[in-house]
Formats: sequence, structure tokens, C-alpha cells
Amino acid sequence: MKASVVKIEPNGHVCSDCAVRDLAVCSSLDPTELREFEHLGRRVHFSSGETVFSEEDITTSFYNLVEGVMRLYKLLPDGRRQIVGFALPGDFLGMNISGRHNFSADAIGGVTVCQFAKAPFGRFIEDRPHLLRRINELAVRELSHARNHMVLLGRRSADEKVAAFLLGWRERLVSLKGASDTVPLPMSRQDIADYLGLTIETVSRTFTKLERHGVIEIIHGGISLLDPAKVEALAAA
Amino acid sequence: MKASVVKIEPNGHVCSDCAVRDLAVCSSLDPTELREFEHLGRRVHFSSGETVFSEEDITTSFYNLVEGVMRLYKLLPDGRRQIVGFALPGDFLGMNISGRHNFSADAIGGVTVCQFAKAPFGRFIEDRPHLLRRINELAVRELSHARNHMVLLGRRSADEKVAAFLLGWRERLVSLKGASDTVPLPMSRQDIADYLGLTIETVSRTFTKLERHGVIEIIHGGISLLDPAKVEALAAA
DNA sequence: TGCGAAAATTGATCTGGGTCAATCGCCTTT
DNA sequence: AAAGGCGATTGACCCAGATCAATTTTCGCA
Repeated sequence: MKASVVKIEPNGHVCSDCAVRDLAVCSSLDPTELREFEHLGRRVHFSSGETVFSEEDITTSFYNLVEGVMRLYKLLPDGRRQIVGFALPGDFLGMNISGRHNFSADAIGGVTVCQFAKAPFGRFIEDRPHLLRRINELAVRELSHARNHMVLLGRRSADEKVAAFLLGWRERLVSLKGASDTVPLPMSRQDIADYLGLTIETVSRTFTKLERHGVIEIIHGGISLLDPAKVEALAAA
Repeated sequence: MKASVVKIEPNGHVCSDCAVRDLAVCSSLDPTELREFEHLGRRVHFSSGETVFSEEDITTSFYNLVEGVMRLYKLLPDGRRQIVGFALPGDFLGMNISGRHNFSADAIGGVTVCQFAKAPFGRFIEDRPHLLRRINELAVRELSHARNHMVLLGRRSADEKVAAFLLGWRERLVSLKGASDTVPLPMSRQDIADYLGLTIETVSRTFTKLERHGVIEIIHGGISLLDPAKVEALAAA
């Protein structure tokens, strides 16, 4: 949204002590490769609300999210928005066949990415099938998520959508922050609505309804699952 | 749906004159590889309505659709169904990370697939990165489709959904049957409804409404686009 | 060629979630 | 500490699309 004034970190970064070393595509690289890989990427910081790349932009870079949360979304000509996913540390962004990004991505809160110019990255992959396999693995995982989300969007009620979202988001945070019934929600209600194919009002009402029923507690910056089993039942598997 | 009585074709098939030679994953193989590849797959026929594989089944095979159309879908415990896509000749099915299919697939009309046992296929890929790259390409293409479909499911009206579906289906048929304003629809109205996140009644009503407005003509086994530009306008890009 | 069943269409009515419109409750910023 | 502003909540009302209920059309099969 805002004008993009990115902050590039001084060259001092080393992959070997990167926070997402074992989650990201890099997990497929051995120490020698990793040192070479280090020179391909540069760390870039984006502040809250900044757009990292836009749908229809020609793809010049791939990104490895290192820290923070991003919303990935598509817009219809009249402004309707569908968020197709939230990216978390370890996620790899930018793969496409058309040569253009097919969604936009912006920062929710401060974000650090590891940015790779397309050509050198492509060359690096060339003779490293294990990296390609890792990328494919992430794509297939993403595809599975996308299909689950289609079911949610096409066939679930508002209550089910919200319940499933809370559980799914909590689940995704497990590998990053460990399991917890306290679920931070860094994204806005509008973001949640656009992710679930609902309006902000319906999301808000559903939250308060769940709270009235003692199923969740709305806390500052997130929610707390008071009765996870009940939420699971509401999500209709 | 029906009990599965598959028909395996006698061994006489050769990849080099396969109908999907240039569309499928096989397009990445050179003639020598293709001859070796030939021994990995066997052609299997499924009749209308038969299930090729089911969600949650352990993946023992990958499939290359050679002829016919398949519906790919997920079911909720209470029977609600979301069709996540229709497969056409050239499509590659079975990639997943969990070791289980994450959707079900059944034949719409008669279908011929080229079936590969998982292990030998995996071994064949192992030292052929160009095949892996081709598979990744198909996965990324699929991912793009999935994201577009999320927008449709989450943010488009019934009219827009139907119009977009007709255009999208027509577009997919171009590479198989050439461009045409006559669009065959081998799937049922229920299938279309479950693909678009609508009910069968809404799909039917929308078709008749479009026909009344002179935008399409409902013909036997499909529709004809009388005013493609108008349909595009309705689809809201 | 006709019969039974399944698919598709059409009509009448209902409702979940959208729309419109106030507040409310914070965070800033001064 | 007051004011301004933005995100979130809440309420009143509405409507697109679901549901329920007949037909009508198509199709497989004898």
C-alpha cells in the first residue's frame, strides 16, 4: 500500500544461523552449497503494510520469508479481494510459469525476506535436483492447502469457516512457536474476512458468538481457545 | 461410485504414438527415455462413474490422464462435496507429500489413464531432473488455477461464477479440440454446482437466464456461446 | 417404441450472511 | 489529558441464493 522504501541489511548475514534454516528451501542444501547460496540472496526488510510484489508484476525475484507474516491475495477489477493465503517464516514465494506473479503479497507487521534474483537462482537450481525436489515438495504442500481452502470457501458455513481458520492457523504456528491454545492473530478482521470469503461484520459477529458460548476468548492481538474440542466440532472436520 | 472393474489394455501400447505425448509429463522425455518409460506405465480403462482413487487412500500409483474427463473432489463428513477441478487428457495426478491422495477422482464418461506404480516411477525420476522440472511445472500451473478458483469461490456472484466457468472450460478445451464457441459439458449440472460452490438449481436457473438473454444457447451435451464478449463481461474478468 | 429412473428445469418460499449505519474502544499525536 | 482516527463491534434490514417441492425432459434398456 505505502510507497516502498525497503531496508537492505548490510552484507553480514550468514545462512548457517538463519532462523528458517531447517524450514525453508535451504533445508535441502549441504553446508558447502549453503555457503554458495548465501551470496545469491540478500536480506530485505519491509515495514507493515508494504507491498513486496504485485500480481501481474514480471517476476524478477524469488523470496524466502524469514521473519514476519504476509498476506497473499488477488483482486478483482472492482476491488473485491480474496486472500489466498498467509505466508509464515520458511515459506517460499515467487514460483510461477507465466513469468508473472499471480498474486500480490504484502507485509502484515514488519517482515524480513531473503530475496533471490530469478536468473542466478535458476542457474543454481539447474544442477541441484535435491533443491528442485524441495521446491516441488513445498509447491505440492501448498496445492494441498489450496484444495482444502476451496472446500472451505465453497461448502462451509460462516461458523465453520471461522472455526476451521482458528484451528488451521494455530496448527501452522506449532512449528514456529510450539503448540498453544493462545492464538495470536496479527492480521486484521478484514484480512480474515477476505481469506474466508466473508464480510468483516460476519467475522466479528462470529467471534463474539463463539466468545458468548464460552468457546473462545477474544484477547488483545488474538484469541484464546477455551474449548478446542468444541471448536473442532464446529469446524466440521 | 460403482464397483471397480478395470480393464487393462493388452501390452501393445507405445508411448510414441500416445495422444497426450506432447501435453503430459512425458513431453520432457527424449525418445530413448520414452522407450524405457513405456515399461513403467500400463494403460487402464475406467467406465463412467468409476472411482480411480479416493481421498485418504494410500498413494500407490500416479496417473497420467490419456483420454476422457475426471472430476477431482473432496467430501465433508456430512456429504457436502467440493469439486476442486476437472482433469483432462495430459493431466498428471497423484502427487502429494503425505503419502495419501488428498482428493478423490472419478471418471466422467469413459476414461483411459496411464498408471505408474509409485516406487518405480520415483526411481525413474531420481536421475532425470528434467522430468522433475516438468512435474513441478504442472504443479505450479495447478496452483495458479487453484488460486484463481479461490477468488471465484470466495468473491464472485452466481452469475459471475457460471460465466467464468464456461469461459475457463472453453479455454481448457482449446489445446485439445481447438477453439470453438460450442462448449461441450460432459459433467452433470450437479458437478458444475459442486465445482462453483452453488446448488444445482442455481446453476440451472443461471443457464436459462443466460439463454433468455441471448448470451448462450443450451444445446445437447453442452452450451454454445452466442455472445462471448457478453459472457466475458459477466465473468468480471 | 415405450417404460422407468435419473437428470434438469421451474416455481414458491425461506434464511444466512450481506449491506447500511451507528457507535465503541483503542492507539496515536499533540 | 484531550482530540482525532481507525479498527472492531453491534444493530436493523435486505436480498442472493438455498431449500423444498413439483413437473418436465432425457436416457438407458427391454
